[in-house]
Amino acid sequence: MEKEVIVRFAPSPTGYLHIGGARTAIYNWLFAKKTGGRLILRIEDTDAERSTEESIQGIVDGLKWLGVTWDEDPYFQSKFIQEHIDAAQRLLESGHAYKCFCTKEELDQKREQARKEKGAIKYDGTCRNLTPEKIAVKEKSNLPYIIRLKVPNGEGAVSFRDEVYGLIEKKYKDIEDFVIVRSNGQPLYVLSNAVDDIRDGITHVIRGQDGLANTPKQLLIYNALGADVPKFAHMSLTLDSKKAKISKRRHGEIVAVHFYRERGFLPWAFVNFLVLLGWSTPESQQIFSKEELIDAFSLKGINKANSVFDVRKDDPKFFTDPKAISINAHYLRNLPVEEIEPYVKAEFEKAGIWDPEFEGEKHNWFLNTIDLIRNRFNFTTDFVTLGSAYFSDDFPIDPKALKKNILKHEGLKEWFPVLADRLEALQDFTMEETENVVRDMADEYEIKAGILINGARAAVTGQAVGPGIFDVLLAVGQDRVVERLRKAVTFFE
RNA sequence: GUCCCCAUCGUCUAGUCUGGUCCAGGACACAGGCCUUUCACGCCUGCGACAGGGGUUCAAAUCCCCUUGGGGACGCCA
Repeated sequence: MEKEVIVRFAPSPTGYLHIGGARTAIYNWLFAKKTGGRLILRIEDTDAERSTEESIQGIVDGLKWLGVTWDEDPYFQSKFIQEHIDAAQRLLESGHAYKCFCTKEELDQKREQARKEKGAIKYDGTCRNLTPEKIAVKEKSNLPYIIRLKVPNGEGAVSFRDEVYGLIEKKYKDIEDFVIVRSNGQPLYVLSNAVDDIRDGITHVIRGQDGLANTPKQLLIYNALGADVPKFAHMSLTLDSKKAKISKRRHGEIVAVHFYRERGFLPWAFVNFLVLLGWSTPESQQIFSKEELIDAFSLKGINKANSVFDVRKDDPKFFTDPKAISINAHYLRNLPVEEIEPYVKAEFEKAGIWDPEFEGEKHNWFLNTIDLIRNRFNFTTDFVTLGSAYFSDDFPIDPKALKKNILKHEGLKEWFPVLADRLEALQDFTMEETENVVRDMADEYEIKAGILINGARAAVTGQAVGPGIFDVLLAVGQDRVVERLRKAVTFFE
């Protein structure tokens, strides 16, 4: 029987969840779902200096919002430090590692030297060759030391078959005796991470390609510890439009998951967008339901080349990657209304214009209205900005609409009240009846129906664009329409 | 500087392993058109790429080599 798949997402809590991390989490999650395996969330918080509680919460919130679920309570790497230290001790005893008494200053100097001479930057092995006597002397005088892994000498190489990149080979001579324990006794990431993966029984390490260079070192640790090695799948990185790796420091919130949440993205739409950044199916399918995506997912579909997150700073039309917006718009417009309702509600609550009747008495009307106006929207936030006139009497009038559809036609000063009277007089406020009123009036006054229609749209919704006017009138309702038309003459004052 | 990785439309990509069906397909963006009371949606059309050079082969986006370009790693960070 095949071993159960166990994967992990192991972020270091030094900031918010950004799209690179989210993408890694999503691929791991998808792989776990696809294989019926488990996903572990492991917070790598051993850098006490930079790890914060706030950041942990931010990452958890971000993952939850995206819908990425994990299978056990989050693990905290800091709880297992003793295990890492013990592992280092074993490595020391088995001769796979050694104490190095070189000081930081000496090492910095050697590194600088190597850089100057344009040679390889690599530890020279000074302490590897210390005689037992010399070691004893140094130990006796309580000199601080770090622990380095002893990389095999000779012509060999570490090699492994990456699930994405294929055969990767690194010669021993190109790997330095890397540090696994600091002089203060604390283990380093390269060790902790491997020890944790061994303990947690991780079967597949799915991580960014920036971890590729670490893999041979970790393989050496696995071997020295006598552990089975997991499979590795390195994912291509996400770069910015200048082809630099995206990072919190350089890009700010445009790469933060929470930013997209605040800007009115539907979580699944964002997942759909992110998953397409560096992964595809043979058919190049673009839109996936959750079930479809899990079904279609495969490590083989991960692209080897890095991809560009196409944010164009200062683009007046797109505040982020146009494709992300288009996918979001697609979901916003095509999902069953009931599915977007909760997100719309959240926006209303945030804006302080939520009315409990929207899910009581007015529920049907509420859903129909969302359905009516969403076709022109890209974000859930649009419902409270562009769509406020449908749900509240306090709505702004777009200056362009005012100018083009109202003020341009002096006659409306006279026509609006007439139209208001006639609409008010209607027994049946229906599409048919309202249309008759408008068209008859246009004939009577010998004006184009469009003038009345576009003027009414601007007066009733504050906007120059929107659904067909008779739908709008019905959605807004007879009383409000009449009131707004009458009030519109004040625009001419 | 050393090592590792990568290279198809502006962007995301299919096709590369298993050469011919590819004068390279899809999506987004862009341009034009249809529809129309507005704006969208939708539909149609267009623009647009195999980084360059050598091989191998009857045949190369696909295989090999070189060049160029890009990315990543080289911490007592994770």
